[in-house]
Amino acid sequence: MPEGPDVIWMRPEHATVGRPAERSRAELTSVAIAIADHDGLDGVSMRRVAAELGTGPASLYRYVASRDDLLDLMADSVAAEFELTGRTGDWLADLVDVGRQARGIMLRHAWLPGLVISRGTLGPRGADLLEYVLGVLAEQPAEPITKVEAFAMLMAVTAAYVQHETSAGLAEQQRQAAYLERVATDGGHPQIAALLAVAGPSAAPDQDRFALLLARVLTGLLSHT
Amino acid sequence: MPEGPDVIWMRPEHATVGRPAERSRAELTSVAIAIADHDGLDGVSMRRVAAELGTGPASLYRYVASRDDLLDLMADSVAAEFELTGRTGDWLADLVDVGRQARGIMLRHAWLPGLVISRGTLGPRGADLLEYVLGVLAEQPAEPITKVEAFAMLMAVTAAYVQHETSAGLAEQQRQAAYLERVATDGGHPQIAALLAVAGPSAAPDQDRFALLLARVLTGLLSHT
DNA sequence: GTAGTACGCGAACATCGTTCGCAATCTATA
DNA sequence: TATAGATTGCGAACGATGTTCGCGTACTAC
Repeated sequence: MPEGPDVIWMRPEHATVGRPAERSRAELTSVAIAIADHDGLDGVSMRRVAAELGTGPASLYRYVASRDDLLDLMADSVAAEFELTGRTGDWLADLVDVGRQARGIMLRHAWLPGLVISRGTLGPRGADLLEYVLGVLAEQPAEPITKVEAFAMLMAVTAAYVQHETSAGLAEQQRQAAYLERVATDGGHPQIAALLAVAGPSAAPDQDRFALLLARVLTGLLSHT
Repeated sequence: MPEGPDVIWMRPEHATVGRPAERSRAELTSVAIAIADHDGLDGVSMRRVAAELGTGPASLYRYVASRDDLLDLMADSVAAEFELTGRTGDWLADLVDVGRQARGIMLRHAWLPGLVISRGTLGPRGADLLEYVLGVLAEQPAEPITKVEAFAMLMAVTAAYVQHETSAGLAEQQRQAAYLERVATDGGHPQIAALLAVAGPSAAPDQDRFALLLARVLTGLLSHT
């Protein structure tokens, strides 16, 4: 039984004996990513992936122990889009750049934030990223645990920001706004009312805005106090 | 058709005419919360809630348009556990206290972080909370949008922290650790290797640790720069 | 009384993740 | 070259899910 208590990256992809596999984890992953890019994570069903691959649903379980495994593969796969080069020597600038890249990747794959937050699994690519961030922070006089927390927060904050960003114009957010406006007119929430009166349509969240936010969070986390 | 494009709190709970309802949204909500507290969010199926209520699954749709609506009700319901009193005049202290309470609520209801992050919907209780936070920040010389971002980050960071906290001892996290250790021994990740060599078992995340983290994040976000 | 309306809910539909069993196809060994 | 062993491919099925339909029931308003 290939059922080990391990994470998927600890299991060998193919056995050396027996009938050779006709497909690969990478194939499943890229198909799943393509589907998710078009139709969201909910579109990624085992049946759909299998159909797109031209096989039956049961075949996928030769490559993956569960759907969650496939999701882990997806998340780690797009982490390859990071370009971990060009350290400037300024740790803050380098970390903000990592966040900028992460935001870019998440905007390109709108399903990523949900995965990053719900399951924090690190694959090979994720490990490379963590290694890079720790390298950037090597000279920084902070406790190791703090640095790991900074990494986690970098990802979590970015994911939360992008998720808020991508659902901005959607119907979901507009219902929210509609309800908040009704709350504002109810009289019991003067601060919210004042907020809506001033803001009008919410300001477009752009690149600089995010970079500033991230820089502030990271400074708060890692500056020697 | 009660199918409106509105969020659930904009739809009247019961009509004034016709056969009166035998149950209430609050009843569904409290049953769903009890289930989620015991068996997690996945345990909250329409069938299970209905069974616990002594009815058929179809009956629930007289009170709720979808399962997601029920989840929204749950999230807003536990937001009533906040005690929004005792403003000290120190905005940072007050906000950290809000975070502390949020963490307490999320520890009590381990399913909350997932909801807070994935769907950021604000109900009546959520609006009260936002109103309170905006009130705390009234004197603070920051742009309104920044204050809303601070509120969102306060919630997101707390949720991410608690989620990382509650899955600490679980099998899931241990698989992670096992894989990271293998990565460390592979030789290509010296920083990670150094980290694991020093840290040993991860330090227990306690109250003070979280408060410090939150204070740093909030200071970074809201301090006049 | 009568009309109108909303509720209760059994039954069913579509879809989902996953498992089982066996035929097919490969490597390793003799 | 035959045989043994191991793994893959996958049709069929299981159990569970969210949701819809239709109809009988129970109420309010007139």
